[in-house]
Amino acid sequence: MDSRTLCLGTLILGDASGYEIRKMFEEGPFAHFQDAGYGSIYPALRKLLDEGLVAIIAPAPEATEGERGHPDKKIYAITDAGRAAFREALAITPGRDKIRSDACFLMFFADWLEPAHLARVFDDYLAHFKDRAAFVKSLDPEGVPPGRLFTRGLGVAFYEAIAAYMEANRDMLMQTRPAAPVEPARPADAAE
Amino acid sequence: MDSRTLCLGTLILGDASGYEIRKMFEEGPFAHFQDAGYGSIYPALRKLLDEGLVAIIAPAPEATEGERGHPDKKIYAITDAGRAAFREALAITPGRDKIRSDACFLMFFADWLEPAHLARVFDDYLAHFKDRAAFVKSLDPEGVPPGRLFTRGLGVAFYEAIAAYMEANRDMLMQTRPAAPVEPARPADAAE
DNA sequence: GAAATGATATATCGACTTGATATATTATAA
DNA sequence: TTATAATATATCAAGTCGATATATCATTTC
Repeated sequence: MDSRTLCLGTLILGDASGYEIRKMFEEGPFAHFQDAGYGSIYPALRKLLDEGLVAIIAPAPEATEGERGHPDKKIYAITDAGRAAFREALAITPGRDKIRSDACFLMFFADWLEPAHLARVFDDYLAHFKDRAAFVKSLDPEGVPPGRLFTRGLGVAFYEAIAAYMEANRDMLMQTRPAAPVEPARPADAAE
Repeated sequence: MDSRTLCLGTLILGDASGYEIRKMFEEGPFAHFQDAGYGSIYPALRKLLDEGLVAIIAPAPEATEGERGHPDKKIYAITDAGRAAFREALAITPGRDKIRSDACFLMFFADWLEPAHLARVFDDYLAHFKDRAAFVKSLDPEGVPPGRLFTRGLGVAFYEAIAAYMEANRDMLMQTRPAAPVEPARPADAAE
């Protein structure tokens, strides 16, 4: 999903600054299936502004003079044209999910890791999934439309399934003994 | 994980051409948690070659003269220096998983989609997870070291949990009625 | 047997993303 | 009062993605 559509999606949920949009991808309801950094968000907002799909409604329209919030803070709102563009952007056939897990890559090569390192990687990863599951479950589901409730539940199911599998199979992974030498046993061995 | 380490990882499993490395990320044992395209692989291989971490052992060393495979096919192999570099690269604390799911984004905004489109997106997504689970389960687990068995099982647990959740909650999502108008009911309504 | 199609194979390009960094204000804690 | 952390915008180098160009080899269709 392109950054412009992601930004429009966050603004559907409420007016926000670029900084607040970033936070939505870190801790908000998209956090477990989408991401965007400042380097994507700020250029996207500028283009959306040029195209009239968003408007700046800040700083604090009522407080025209005197004290405002952050000097340069800009609060963006989606326009009618933006809502129409957003609806069009959702009428696509989505591509496949993209997943990149360095922790899985390390565990795949468990026999190349020092046992203590492997245990650390495993325990951090498991703790992370337990945290995430607890966090998503802590969010209030009151008055949330079906789509949001569904993806929220999908996130919980995903986090809990991973955590359960890991707890059930910890011993299997931890029995790994280094197949390749952790230190080169004899300095001068066969070369490539 | 940087592309160079990913390429080294594939070459640990066996000598390969750039094209074959790409296929490993599409259909191989990494497919469900890592990815890399030609635009990453070929520059990475060139750097690895410059640094002596891989070597070209092709085309077909025995068939020095006469018929060979593809004229320009280069088969890469990891070197001892490459194995040492790979081990070092694995001694990191991995960052968090990155997931991007456009399908989840669409389902999150279910009330912005036409019901038929929503159903299509949902059914494609579910079929995909069922396929993936069946595929990973079809792989032969004989003689596979614990790390690879563990990540393989993690993939199955993940795919099956998603598929089960989706089947159990299809009705909940499909009861969604467009909250925002699918077509602007009255042309001239309130503007932004 | 010719033509078309698809798989194999290397490589690059523009547009975009990532992660880090620079800058500055405001709020909180020591 | 000073230091630290959070808020806030913005940019940059390095790297990635998806598409494309080019060409060979294998298989199927007419």
